[in-house]
Amino acid sequence: MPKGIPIATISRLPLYLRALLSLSERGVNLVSSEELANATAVRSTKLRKDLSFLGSYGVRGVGYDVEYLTDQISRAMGLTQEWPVILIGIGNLGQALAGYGGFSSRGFQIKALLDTDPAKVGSLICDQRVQHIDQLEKVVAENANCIAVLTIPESVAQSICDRVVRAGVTSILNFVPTVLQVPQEVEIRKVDLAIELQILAFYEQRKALLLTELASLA
Amino acid sequence: MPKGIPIATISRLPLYLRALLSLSERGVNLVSSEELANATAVRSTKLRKDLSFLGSYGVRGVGYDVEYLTDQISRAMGLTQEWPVILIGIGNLGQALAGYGGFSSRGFQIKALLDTDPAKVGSLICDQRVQHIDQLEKVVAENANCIAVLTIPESVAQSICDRVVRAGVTSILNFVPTVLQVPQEVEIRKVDLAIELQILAFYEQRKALLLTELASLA
DNA sequence: TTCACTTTGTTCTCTCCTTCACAAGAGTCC
DNA sequence: GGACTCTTGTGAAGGAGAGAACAAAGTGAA
Repeated sequence: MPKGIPIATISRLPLYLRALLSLSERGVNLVSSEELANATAVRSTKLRKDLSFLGSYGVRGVGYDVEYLTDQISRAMGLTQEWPVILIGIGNLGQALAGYGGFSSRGFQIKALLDTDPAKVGSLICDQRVQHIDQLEKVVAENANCIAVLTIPESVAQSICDRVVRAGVTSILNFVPTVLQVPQEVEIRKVDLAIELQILAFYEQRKALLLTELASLA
Repeated sequence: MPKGIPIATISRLPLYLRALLSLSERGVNLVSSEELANATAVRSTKLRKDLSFLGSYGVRGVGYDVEYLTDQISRAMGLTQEWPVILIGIGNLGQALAGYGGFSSRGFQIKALLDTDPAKVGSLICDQRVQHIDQLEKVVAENANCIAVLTIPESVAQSICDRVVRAGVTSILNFVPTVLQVPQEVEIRKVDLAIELQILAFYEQRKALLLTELASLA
C-alpha cells in the first residue's frame, strides 16, 4: 500500500464507498469515474486522483469494477474488519446513535452503552443493556482497538475523556461542544451539530444582504 | 463589512464564538489571541488572521474585549437574529435533535416537527406537536428564511428535498447519507455520522499497521 | 518624554489541494 | 491489423490556507 494518502482524500473515500455500495445493490458492476463522481458530488478528475493514491484499479476505456473497487477502498480504510464502538452518555443523542442503522451497516458494532445515571443503568436501549460507567475499563479491555463515542454533558466531558484515555482507548468521536485535551497519540474527531447550522445561517444572511444591496442600487 | 471571508475561516468562527460565550459566563471580559486559541485548539496566529478578516477589533498590547468580539463575530455570521428551523423526519435522530439544547442556546428555534407517519403526527415531542408533512408549505410560508433539517429515510430523501426546495427553503442541513440534488441557489450541508467513524477506523488501522511493521523490523 | 514590554495585524513563504491538460492503455469497428 | 473512441492515470500549473516573521500600536514605568 502506498503510504502518503492525503487527509482530504481519506475523508472522501467513505463517500465513494457508500456510492459504490448503492450501485452494487442496484446490480451495477461497472462504473466510470464520471458516473461515480456525479453520485458523490465531486469532480471526476478529483475522484480519479483520489483513487490513484490507492493504486491503479481501473481499466482505461472501460471504468472501474464496482466490486473490486469497493474491496480496495475498504481495505485501504481498514473497513474489512468490524470495529467495536462504545457509546458513553445515553441521553437524547446517545439513544439516537444507539439506534442509528448507519453504524452497523458500515461495519461498526456498538458493543456497550455506558452512563452514570442510576435511572438509566440496567435499562434496555435497542437490545443493549445500559451499563454503569464503572464498567468502562472492563469493556475497553474486552474490545481491543475500540472507538469511544462521547455524548455526555459538557460539564463532565474532560474528566470522562481522561478516564477513557486512561483505559486505553486511542480513537474518540466527540459530540460534546467542547475542545477536549488528549495525548498526542489519541486520535479525536469532533462533530458539532450546531456549527453546521451556524454556517448555513451565515450563507442565508449573506444572501439577504446581497438582495438589499441590489435593491439599494436600483 | 469586508466581503471575502475564506470558507475555512467561516467554519472556525462558531468555534471562537462558543469559547467566547464560555469565557463571558465565567466573568472574563478580556482575552488575548493566545488564550482564545488555546480554548479552541487552533494556533494563535491563525486565530488572529481569521479575526482580521472581520476587521480590527483587538487592542495591541491588551487583547480582545470578550463582549465586543462576541458581538462582532455574531454580526458577521448573521447570528444576531433568531433563525427558524424546521425538522423533517421524526425518527430516532429527529427526536434527539428536537431535544438538543445546543440549537436553542445558539439562536436556532425549532418551529415545526414534520413527519408522514400517522402514528407520529399529533404526538408531543419536547413540547412540540408533530405535524403532517402536508403542512410543509404553510410552515415554510410562516417562517421566512427558515432552515430545513432532514432526518428522513434515504428512500424518500430526494423527493422530500425537492418538495422542501419548491416550498421556498434555501438552506438545508442533511443528515441522510445520500447526495441530494438541489438548485444552485440552495445551500445544502451534509452531516454523516458514520463517515467520522470511518476516518477514525482508518487511523486506528494505520496505527496497527505501523506496529506490525516495527515488529517485523525488529 | 522615553524606553521597555506586550500583543495585535499583516506580509511573505511554503505546503497542500484542486483543476487542467494530455499521454497512455484498452476495447471496437471496419 | 489499423484507425478510432473511450476512459484512466498523472504531471504541471494555479489557488487556497497555514505558519513564521515582523512591523505597528498600545500600556506602563522610570
